[in-house]
This record gives sequence, structure tokens and C-alpha cells, in this order.
Amino acid sequence: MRKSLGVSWQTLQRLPVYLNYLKSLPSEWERISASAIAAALHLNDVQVRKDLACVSSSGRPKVGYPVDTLRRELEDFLGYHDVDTAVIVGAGHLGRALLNYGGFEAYGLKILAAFDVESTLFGSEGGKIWPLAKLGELCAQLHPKIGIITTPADAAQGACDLLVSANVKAIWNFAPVHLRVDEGIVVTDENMAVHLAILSHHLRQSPVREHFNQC
Amino acid sequence: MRKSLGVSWQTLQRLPVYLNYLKSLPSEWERISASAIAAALHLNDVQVRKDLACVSSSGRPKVGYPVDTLRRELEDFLGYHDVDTAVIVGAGHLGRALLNYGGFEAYGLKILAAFDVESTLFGSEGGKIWPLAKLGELCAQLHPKIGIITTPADAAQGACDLLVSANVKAIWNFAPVHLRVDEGIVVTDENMAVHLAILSHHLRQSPVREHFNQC
DNA sequence: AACTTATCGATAAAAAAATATTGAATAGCC
DNA sequence: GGCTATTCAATATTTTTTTATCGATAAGTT
Repeated sequence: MRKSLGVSWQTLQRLPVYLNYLKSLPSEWERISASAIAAALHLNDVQVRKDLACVSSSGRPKVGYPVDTLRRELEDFLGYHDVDTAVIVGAGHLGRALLNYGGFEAYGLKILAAFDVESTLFGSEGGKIWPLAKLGELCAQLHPKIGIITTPADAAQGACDLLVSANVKAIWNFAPVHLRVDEGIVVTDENMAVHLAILSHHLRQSPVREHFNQC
Repeated sequence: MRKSLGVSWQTLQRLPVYLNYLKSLPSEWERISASAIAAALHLNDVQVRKDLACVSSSGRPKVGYPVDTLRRELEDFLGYHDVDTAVIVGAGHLGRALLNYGGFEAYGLKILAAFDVESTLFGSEGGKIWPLAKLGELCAQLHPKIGIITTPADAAQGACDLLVSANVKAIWNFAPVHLRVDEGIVVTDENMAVHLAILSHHLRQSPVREHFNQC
């Protein structure tokens, strides 16, 4: 199920983490070794090297990887240099927060508009909130590739279907439900309940001593 | 690194998904089989059964699991019935969205307050936003177990250290950085960049046909 | 120039996870 | 009451992922 051409799903999850780490490095750092990255991130050095091998071949013995090159290669691979466009369905607290966030452009994501059924919202947030009924029309103009779902759970599947029929190719789902979609549509669930479950479960598990990355 | 007593990390990730699915069932449904859950969620039935075996032994041949019992068992296991308390550091768009969301109580999470350095925010959102300088004092009173970080990347490690010194035992990190913490503190990264990477990468990978869960 | 050490990359081994197989239990049916 | 179909649970197999090992390469050192 979770398969991808070339890189494994777990590797794909770690790549942005490496990129973050590279960004956090002081700019006078010119080179970095896989072992150093592994040590900093509490990972296995061979794993880091294998992961990086998927996106780069600029590593040299005794030297490591040139930071700026590796960074660019990672960003390229992750698509941060090509801009994808998105629309949001559900302009509640979370939807509006994402709409206003602004930090996604650095990741190559531009959020064009948000839709909701609540008429008091229309036109607010810089005129970016629209009636849900306008979704089809606007999407036909704007051609967003990504649909972001921030509706309540019971409205999520409907929102999803609507987005798919508006030709969106990928769904980023913040609602705590499992969405059913046709083949050819990618769904990733930003399931906060999962993270809460992990935190909660581990708080109850004494002594707690693990460090998790995403999930 | 990602180890837990009893359940594997992957299983722990799927449990909330099962719970969501059970909740979505019509209330007249009294029983459900692992095979049915697996089919609905596009998973392997043996996997579902093994996962459920960690939290329940109420499954019976030919019958399946009683929905309400299984639901309660999952909620118990995931700690939704015990309330954990949390504070937020960073009252920007995302921080305020989480503070106002209100839906976390269903997962056993109560958000008590948010902290920021921006003085124009103090006292807003129902008096729940406080100056960062007050964090130590308030935490000493409220004893939150969870710290939620929604600061910009460059402030995240500082926020983290502050929370840890205020005796928080778990960190839910929304900032796109890898946090360093002492042993004994749990960190989960709600790394949106990871999800964006997945979406973006797969949009570029034609034809796209996978369905991902969290990550 | 040879030696040492840090590092990459490839291959091999180990561990973990997912999937398949089989057997047992039970409800419904003949 | 015995037969059949469904489903759980235990075991076995396969696949995937992680970790370890080894040889090669290049920078710094003597």
C-alpha cells in the first residue's frame, strides 16, 4: 500500500527532517558528514547515507556532503522549488490559520482560497473565503492541484468528493476520518489524534524515554 | 529508537484510525469483524486482528467484535478517558487555532493557556494568552504535562527548553525543527513539511495512485 | 611518499513488519 | 444433530526496513 517509486515511505519522511537540520546549520558550515547528521538527529549513520543516496551523489569520502548542494538537491527532490496550488475546504479556526499562515510558500505551496458554508465568513481574510457553492466554478478557473480539508469529521467525505470532482489530484486531510477516494488521488492524513494518542499513551507508560519523529 | 512496551509504533498509529472508523459506523451496528474493518480501511485483515488483539480480547469467531466494547477498549488504551493538560507556546495563527479548537477534549486533552512574547495578544482569547515570562509561574500552578510548540522555527528550541524546565513531560512540536531534549521527555513532531513533501512528491510522480495514512 | 583516519558506498546480516496459512470455535442452516 | 460458512487466533512465511560489516577513496600527517 505505502509504496513509492525509488524511495521508501519512511525515507521520504526523513528527507524533510534532514533538510530542516541542514537549514539550522550555521552558514559558515560548508560540509557535513552523514555521521554528523545521524548523531545530531539520533539516527543510524548508514540509514542517513542510504536516504541521502536517493537524492544526492555529492558525498565524498573524508569530506562528507557540501551543505548547500545537498540542501538544493533535497529541496529539488521534495518539490519545494515548483509551486503547487491549493484550496481549503472548511474555514474554521484551523482552516483560517492555515490560510493566514504564509509559511507554506517556502515549501512550494500556495493557498489560493478557502471555502465554507458559513456566510458570515465570506469575503473575510483578504477576500479569500468563498461560499462552498462556488468551489466548482473557482477551481475551474484556478486549477488547484491540492485540496486541504479542515471541516468537521462529518463533512469531510463530502468535501473530499467535491474536491475530487473539481479535479484536485491530492488531498491533505485534517479531519479525523478515513477518506475514500478513487485510484489516482493521493490522500495524506494529518491526523492529530494519532499524535495525541502517542503522547498520551507514553505519558501513561513510565518511565517515558523515547523520542518520536512524526508519524 | 521508536520502541514502546507492548504495541509497536505502527500499531499505535493505526489504533486511532480504527477508533475513528468505529465512530463513523451507524449506531445500529452492534458487531463488526476485523475483515470488515480491514476492507473499509484498505488494510490487511490479519494486521487489523493483530492490532486489535493488543487492546481487546472481545473478538469471537463468526461474530467479530462488539462495536461499543471495542470502542471503549480503544479509548481506554489511547487514554481518551483520562484528561491530560497542556499549554501552548506561540500564540500565532496556529497556536490560537489550537487554543480555540475545543475538539481536543474528546481526546482527553485540555489546553489551559497559551504564551507569547507579543504583548498585544495578552489577555485575549478568553484571557488565555499570557506573556512568555509568566510561563514558569503559571506552570508551577497548573502542572501541565504536555507542552505544545507553535512558535517560528528559530524560537522552538528555546520554547522547548523552557517547557522542560517547567516540568512538562511531553512535547507536541509544530515547528519545523528537530528538538533536542533530555531522556525522559517525549517529543512528537507534527511536521507539516513531511506531509507536504509527500503530496508534492507524488504529484510529480505520474501516475499517482497511492493512499497514505499519516505518517 | 607512505601512513593514518574519516568518510562514502556497497553488500550482508539482523530485526521488524506485513501477509499468508492453518486450525479452532461458533452461529446459522439443513 | 451434523454440516457449512465465517471469523478469530496462532503460527509460518515473506517482505521491508534497519543496522552492521567491509572495502575503497581521499584529506591530513609524519
